[in-house]
Amino acid sequence: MDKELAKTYNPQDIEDRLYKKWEDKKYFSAKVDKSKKPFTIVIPPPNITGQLHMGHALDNTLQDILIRFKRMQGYNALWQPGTDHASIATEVKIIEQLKKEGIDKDDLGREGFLERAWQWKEEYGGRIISQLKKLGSSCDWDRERFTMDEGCNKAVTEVFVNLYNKGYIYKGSRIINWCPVCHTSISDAEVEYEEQAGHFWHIKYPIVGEEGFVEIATTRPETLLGDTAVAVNPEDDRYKHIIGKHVLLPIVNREIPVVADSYVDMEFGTGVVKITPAHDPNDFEVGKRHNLPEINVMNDDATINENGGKYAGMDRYTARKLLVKELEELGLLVKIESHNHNVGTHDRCNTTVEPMIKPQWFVKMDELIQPAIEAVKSKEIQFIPERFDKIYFNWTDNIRDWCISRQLWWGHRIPAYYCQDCGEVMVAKEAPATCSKCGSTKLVQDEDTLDTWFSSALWPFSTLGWPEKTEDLDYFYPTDVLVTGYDIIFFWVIRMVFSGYEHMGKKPFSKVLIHGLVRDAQGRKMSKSLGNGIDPLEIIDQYGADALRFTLVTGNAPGNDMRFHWERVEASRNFANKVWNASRFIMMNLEKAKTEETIDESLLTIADKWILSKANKLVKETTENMESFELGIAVQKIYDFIWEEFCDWYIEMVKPRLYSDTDETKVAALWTLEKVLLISLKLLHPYMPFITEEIFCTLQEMLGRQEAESIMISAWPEYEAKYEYSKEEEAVELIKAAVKGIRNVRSEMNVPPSKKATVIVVSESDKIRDIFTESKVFFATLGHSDNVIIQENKAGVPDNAVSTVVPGVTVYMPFEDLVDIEKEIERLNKEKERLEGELKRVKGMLANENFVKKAPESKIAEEKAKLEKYTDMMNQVLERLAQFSK
RNA sequence: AGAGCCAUAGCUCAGUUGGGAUGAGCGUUCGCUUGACGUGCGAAAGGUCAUGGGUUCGAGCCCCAUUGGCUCUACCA
Repeated sequence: MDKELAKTYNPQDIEDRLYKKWEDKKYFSAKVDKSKKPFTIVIPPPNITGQLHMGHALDNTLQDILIRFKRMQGYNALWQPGTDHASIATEVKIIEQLKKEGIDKDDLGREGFLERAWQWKEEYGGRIISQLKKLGSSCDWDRERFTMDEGCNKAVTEVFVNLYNKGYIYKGSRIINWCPVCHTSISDAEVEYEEQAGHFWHIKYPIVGEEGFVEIATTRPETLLGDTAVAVNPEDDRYKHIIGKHVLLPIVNREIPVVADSYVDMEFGTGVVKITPAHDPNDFEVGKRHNLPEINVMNDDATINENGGKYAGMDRYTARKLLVKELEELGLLVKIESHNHNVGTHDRCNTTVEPMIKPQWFVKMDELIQPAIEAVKSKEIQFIPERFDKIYFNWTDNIRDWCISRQLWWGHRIPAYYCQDCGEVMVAKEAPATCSKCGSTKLVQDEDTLDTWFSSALWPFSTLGWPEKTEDLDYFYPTDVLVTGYDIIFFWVIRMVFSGYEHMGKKPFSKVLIHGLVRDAQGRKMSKSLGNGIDPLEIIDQYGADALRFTLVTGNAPGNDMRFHWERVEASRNFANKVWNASRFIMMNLEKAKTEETIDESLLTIADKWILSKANKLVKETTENMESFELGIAVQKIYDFIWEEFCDWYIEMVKPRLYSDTDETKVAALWTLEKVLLISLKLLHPYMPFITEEIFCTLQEMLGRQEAESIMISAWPEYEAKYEYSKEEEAVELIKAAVKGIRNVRSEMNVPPSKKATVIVVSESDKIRDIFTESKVFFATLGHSDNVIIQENKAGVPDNAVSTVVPGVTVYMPFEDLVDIEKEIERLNKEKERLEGELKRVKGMLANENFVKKAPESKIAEEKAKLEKYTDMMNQVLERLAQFSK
């Protein structure tokens, strides 16, 4: 490594090199060590089909910050990585790929297809991992897992068998969302509703044995073929008389009953609903309540089946068209209205889903969910921010049984075996050789695979070795924090929670840190179809991973969405550059002068004590912020401290001492610079790991010291009571106020910094004069003065000198002809007005009896101090004005 | 339909337990070859904290209502 930092900060030069070092040195590795406390995060496993997007970047940046922070604090920090097989997403991709080669999935057969899928996994599964590495993620890669690796498979089978034996998993015919293109059932969560312009067809159903009709309205006329009833609301006076009678289903000519069900909305449509239990979820429920037959009229590809009579074989939409035409010819079509309605589509392929009755496997949720509800209620598991527990409960309170079977090949095959001879169903970890009932050897395994979330639900413990009783599991479980987006609470978080309680008897994690979405500059979701996505890798290429991470975590509160602006990345890069150059400056000076590791603290000046005190306070506050997951607040404080306090004030204060050959406190300045820089770098490291590491190592090399091989395994700074210098802090703040006043006056009077001038500090207070005397060395430079005179009274101050007022002090600048007295009077009047406002507020408060009676002591004291301060300043201003009016 | 969130400077957003909004970044205006940095330094302008009530000595923050915007869940045949 170079002993010197490059002149300009260039992230490309350092990031890959440092990451390689960290990996080679195994800094990310976490091994069971009972002498240390564990801190564990499991990564939300990205899909093997995935490409790093801004959501991943945010999610993983947050995790890495927490892990690096805890690691430095001395925890045994494990970030458990891995990837998800993402059953349907991957299968869809592979089918697409096959299609390009002109191959049909079914031609390959199950074995052949799976072979292709594994090839895909080998080829692309690692891509997202290398992208996570570019971000700086400090995962323990030696522990990388995959939801379909041997251990996870074992866990899945174990769980399935356990739940089945306990009666929580059952097979049943239910109405499910069917994708006619993917040929699989999909869960409710995978259905997206989009509003589409459609029609309302009003159709007459003749009443059997009477004159007349009932009029129904439907958006899907083709489902008429499967109608087994019509329903009315029992309270509806219009239709009470026909309840229990029958109507004749047109075209099909089937007599179907009129049933009464409160599900029917009297206000909507005609108040009469056709009931098609096999093709509508609500109708299915109505059908169950009234014992109606379920007539499936569709094939798996959404063509009409043999139950559709002459419509058999037609596509559902063709059938719709022809059926409407036939109704019209029969004179049974009353009218067609335009009607916008929500149509469910499959989120992977955008096909309109078809509700169908299919035998599927389900997890019974009502009992399993109870501990998961209790855990959040009792705060054993906490959401950050807290408000997300409402969203969680909104879901748990309305939970329905979980359909876990998928008619796919890529995934965990359901461990159920059917006897071809007697029909016995056997669920077992190992394929049975013979039927447990009839002894037949003709057994076949269920063709279906499990919902991809079935395996991710086990992720917090399957990755640590479960179902084996491993040391890792014992030590690292339950994990500490789960970091994820709010969009995934119901898919994943809930399922991990109940699974943790059910299989481990313990919660999977204690805290759930929720973040929002990264949107584009206009606030839209980033999506492929809009083409408004920003590639995190492009940002890393241009500005560095540190800048990206910093951007993602700055100015954002947990759970809130954020907009992406390139300007913000630039601002982050500028900050990195600032840190780089400040470090360069410090190192330049340290190199010239020999410094020691310890210092005679009597050499510390007021300025040194001020910055040490500030840094000390920063350590305390940011550590607390980070412990309560207020990362945005912490990073803002670190930024402000480094840029403003440290660079703009302290470094400038110290320059005269650094450039002096005689100042005996020079060594204290150097010592302080080094110490505060180290604290700053360490606090910043979780947010900007690369640049801080580069500087840390270069600095150590240069000084010939080694606190640690890497900043990432160095000790997190700790608050030290001895560096609490409140007197010096206050004193320097007074000097700063005076300097600001001087700069303000000079700026308003158009006196350029190059024009050095005498400054006369007048204060009656010995204490204050001492402070200025002590600070003279930097006060002069910062105030662009070549001559600072400190005195008790105004003796010798020219009448036309301009001034600035701070508590206890008036600072005069005799600029002679450079100033315009009118302007000075105007300035003083402005200041007077401001002080009048302040005084009015403070006096009003203190004059309020109730305030004095009820407010806390400290608040009253605070206000009294302000009153004193403003009164003093006001007197000084008035005195000056009086002088000019003479 | 149910639930949740948001409304603070021109723009994008912070604001932890209620205690003058010296808020941040960007943008704007003025000045600066100050020996780390112009990806910089200094100064300044810019806010009735959506509206109306309430609680409180005191409200951007707590409570209620209203308006506007967004999201999730459910889904109407």
